[in-house]
Amino acid sequence: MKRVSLSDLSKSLNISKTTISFVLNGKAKEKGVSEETERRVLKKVKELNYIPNNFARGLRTGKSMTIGIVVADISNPFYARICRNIENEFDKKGYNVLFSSTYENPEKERHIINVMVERGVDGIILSPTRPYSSRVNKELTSLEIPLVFIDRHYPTSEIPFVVANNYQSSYNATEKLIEHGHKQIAFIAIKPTNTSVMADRIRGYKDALKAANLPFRKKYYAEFDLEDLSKPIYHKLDCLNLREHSATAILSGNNKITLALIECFQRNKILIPNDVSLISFDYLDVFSILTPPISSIQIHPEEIGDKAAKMLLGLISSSKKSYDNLVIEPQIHIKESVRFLSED
Amino acid sequence: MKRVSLSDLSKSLNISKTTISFVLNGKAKEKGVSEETERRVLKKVKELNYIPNNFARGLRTGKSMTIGIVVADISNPFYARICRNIENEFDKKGYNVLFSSTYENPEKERHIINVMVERGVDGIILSPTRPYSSRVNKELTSLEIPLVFIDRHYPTSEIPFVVANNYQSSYNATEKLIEHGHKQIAFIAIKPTNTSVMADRIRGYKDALKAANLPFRKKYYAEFDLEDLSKPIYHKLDCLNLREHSATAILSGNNKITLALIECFQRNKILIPNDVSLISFDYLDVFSILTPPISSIQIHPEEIGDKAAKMLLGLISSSKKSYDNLVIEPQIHIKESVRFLSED
DNA sequence: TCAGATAATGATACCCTTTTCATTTTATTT
DNA sequence: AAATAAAATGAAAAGGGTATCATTATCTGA
Repeated sequence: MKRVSLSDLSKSLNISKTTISFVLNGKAKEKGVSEETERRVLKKVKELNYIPNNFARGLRTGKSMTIGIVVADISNPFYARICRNIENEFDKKGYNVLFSSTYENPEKERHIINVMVERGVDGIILSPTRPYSSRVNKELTSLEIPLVFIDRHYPTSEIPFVVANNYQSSYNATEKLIEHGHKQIAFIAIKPTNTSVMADRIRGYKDALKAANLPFRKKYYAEFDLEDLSKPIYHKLDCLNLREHSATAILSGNNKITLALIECFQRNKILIPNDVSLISFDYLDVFSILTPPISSIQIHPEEIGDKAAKMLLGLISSSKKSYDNLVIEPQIHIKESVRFLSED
Repeated sequence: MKRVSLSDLSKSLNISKTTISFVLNGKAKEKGVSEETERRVLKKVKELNYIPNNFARGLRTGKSMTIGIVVADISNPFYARICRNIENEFDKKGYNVLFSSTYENPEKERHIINVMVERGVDGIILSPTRPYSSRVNKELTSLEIPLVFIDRHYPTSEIPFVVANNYQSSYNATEKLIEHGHKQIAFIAIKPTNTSVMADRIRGYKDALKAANLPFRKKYYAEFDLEDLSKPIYHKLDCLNLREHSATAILSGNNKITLALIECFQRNKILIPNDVSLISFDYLDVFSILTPPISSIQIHPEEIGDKAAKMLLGLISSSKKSYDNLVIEPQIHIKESVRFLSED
């Protein structure tokens, strides 16, 4: 059963395709189509269950009414919640949303973007996995379609972005730990560490140490790969000498690693906050029901999603390339997982 | 800067669009295009940065190389993980994936599906929010495009599905509680309760009670709306008389409600498993690091995603409407959140 | 050397909608 | 009644690929 086309409709009604098209696109009034004609068209459309062919329309108009979202991993709740809100916003305006995950693979990122451009998306929201380089930046700006960065960004690029203030919140959190009397503060980073997010968090941590005249020590710094968290984590953590109270506090680079840390601590009878204080980036609901509740630096992905969607919509409709970048201030919640360290 | 078209390429090379098309679609050998010509074409394509117009292609072929995923809420990790694997699978085959959330709104579900069909998707993977009705079923089967249900399904429909065995796992979990000596077992359901998932879980619970000659009591049964969990939960839980040990065990209808329950228990000094034993549907990573670790019924969303993707790919390519439905057996993990109840 | 086969390439219709511009019909003015 | 303006509708091109069928160039064998 072939789909009904405009021509079929036209023949069946003895009304030109032009007129029908006007009616269907809400231009009846504007183009002076009589009400009588409009009624007849609308009735027949229902009757024959006419569905416009999107390819023909897109071919003619050049607009796909589709945008693309590219993130590291859609199954990461942080990105999933961003995506939820982006889709929500675009759905309201009649847009559809394509998504794809890069899994931190630069080659995949390039490929996905090419495919999406091929698909004729009207814009892309991207959390880049590739570190900044003039080549990549040029590649992205030369796409000729609106692009908005989320979560991660290229500070020196003209590509607009919606990100959290990772530097400042990392700085503040570290400061908080210092205020609690901690001097041996460890930072657990997640690879790749050359994304703006992780780089800023590391920088904030280091700068806060420096501001307090505390040295940055390699033995208080560890990097993990999210993909193989299970095995090497305790081994590496061993370096932190938590048992011997060498590091007295940890700033954890993201929520997944935090959960892995906690599990590791439980297995090795390391107590929070007695043996070590803990603040985690990226709040999770469960942080508040763990014993003890985990301190965290909360970034609302919903806000990022909303703002990014609105920004992209603006870029698509206005065709101006202006960029009012947004830097969202995370909230720091200090809970029982951080304790005051008495001087000795 | 207008995009380069096939015609441009054709003129610039003095080679017909046909031949170029063959080369670009990997039919060079098959159609007997000389290697020399193929090389020239490929070189020029790179040089001019030719990107095929997807609308034109879709218009001609009728294939969009795009599929749609429709779930209740992409920000629900369960669905996000399903989506991840579906996208992964389709990406390999050159497909793109549209997604949208229904938020359990039947009207939205209908709308999304219509839009996707308009967009010309080659297939849809759907977790239906609408309960079975012959009208809805007919509406879906008359779409004329391959459709696969995930998570939820219509048992009597011919629409193929990949779901978990919710009935059996609910039955078994209830049985486990009974084996541990529990006789007052509560079930916490999530609205809407007329999805196959929740209905099956409730049915399994009831049947297991019956099989053990235990009565189903309304006071041991509660329904919650995921959207407004915070307020009414303790109020409703009060009915379970947990403090007075009226209900000695709870089977929780999904992971979100479980977290809310635990928080509520903490706030009201109700201890697991001393005051009440707990088994939750839908395993979460954090269940194992909570004190005590929470028993759970684990369904691997990855498996559902993989299988559903392969099923839909099969339906798309083979055009046969056969359906080898898949029912996945969840794993039940009994942890310290369930205790033996001594007879008195 | 030429018929016949095979290899290589091209002309063109088609997919369906939007949009420009032209045309026909009806209303208004003088 | 004629001229002009306004309202309503239609013809046809354009958009960029794919696929059918036709055609030309090259090769084979007798």
